[in-house]
Amino acid sequence: MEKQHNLSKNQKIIFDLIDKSPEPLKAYSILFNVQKKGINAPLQVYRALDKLVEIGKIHKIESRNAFIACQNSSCQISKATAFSICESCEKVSEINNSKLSKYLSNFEDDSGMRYNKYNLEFFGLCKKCKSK
Amino acid sequence: MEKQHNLSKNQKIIFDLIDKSPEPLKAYSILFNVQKKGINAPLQVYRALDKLVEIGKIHKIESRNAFIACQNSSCQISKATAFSICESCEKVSEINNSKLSKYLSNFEDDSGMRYNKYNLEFFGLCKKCKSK
DNA sequence: TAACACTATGTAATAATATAACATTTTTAA
DNA sequence: TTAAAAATGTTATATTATTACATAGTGTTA
Repeated sequence: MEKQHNLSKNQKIIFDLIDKSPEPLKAYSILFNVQKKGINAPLQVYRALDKLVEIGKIHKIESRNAFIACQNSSCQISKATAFSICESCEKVSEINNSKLSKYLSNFEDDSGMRYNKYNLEFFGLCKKCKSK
Repeated sequence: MEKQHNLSKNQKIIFDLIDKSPEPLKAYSILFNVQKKGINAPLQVYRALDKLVEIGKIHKIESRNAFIACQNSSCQISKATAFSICESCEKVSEINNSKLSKYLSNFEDDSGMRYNKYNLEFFGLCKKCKSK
């Protein structure tokens, strides 16, 4: 059973915005969009983002400094994330492939070291952009 | 045969600094360190970094906004990078594992999409930190 | 070698991303 | 019911990165 996280007011506002966005959102774009809801300062946004990342409700796309909602119902894999990024239209999707996640979670480097967390970003052209 | 890249003056200065550093360097720390060599502005650093990344002499560690020299003599894999990052001491190593790179380069997602580039960052504790 | 394209440089200003520090309030759990 | 933990509010500032514009060097090729 997964731990239930009751989001606080700011966390809820910010999660809802990210969750309904079709594309990753940047912190200051989030800030701009929630100012009418009384969130006025960058730090309020970053604190909510930090928490949401920590509990796995959202992920940060490191190469884009942007945030997307977790696409996996269970949200169990915040320590094992993989994304597909279109270099043309910037569409980002979370990859949910059990073979891949198994392979990476069990990966052992040449020195025998194991890892408790990874983030993988794939780049290419999405179908739409490829056919143009 | 690999294309020969003759580094320009600024590129050489900045590459040499990164190459002899035991840890990833951040852009403004690089700037600070090369000011005695006549590089005075952030943009001069970022331009050199961009070029060095483009030709594969260095890589950006996205989760750290920092840069390390490519550890692979051939520098062929700037489009297929994997790193090990210690969450305690922040030591970063490039992972050069042909099985892993083959697996990821050939990875096909559930929709059949292939990728021409990826970046993977593993997190954990390095040997030294684990034994503490 | 003149003309051209291309790459790199220099400089100032500013945009975009993120955190520090401090005071207060709300929520949770013992 | 109170003490600890989490969240909020606010100001200021630190850090990371780019825009815009002017100039200089390098390599090709006509």
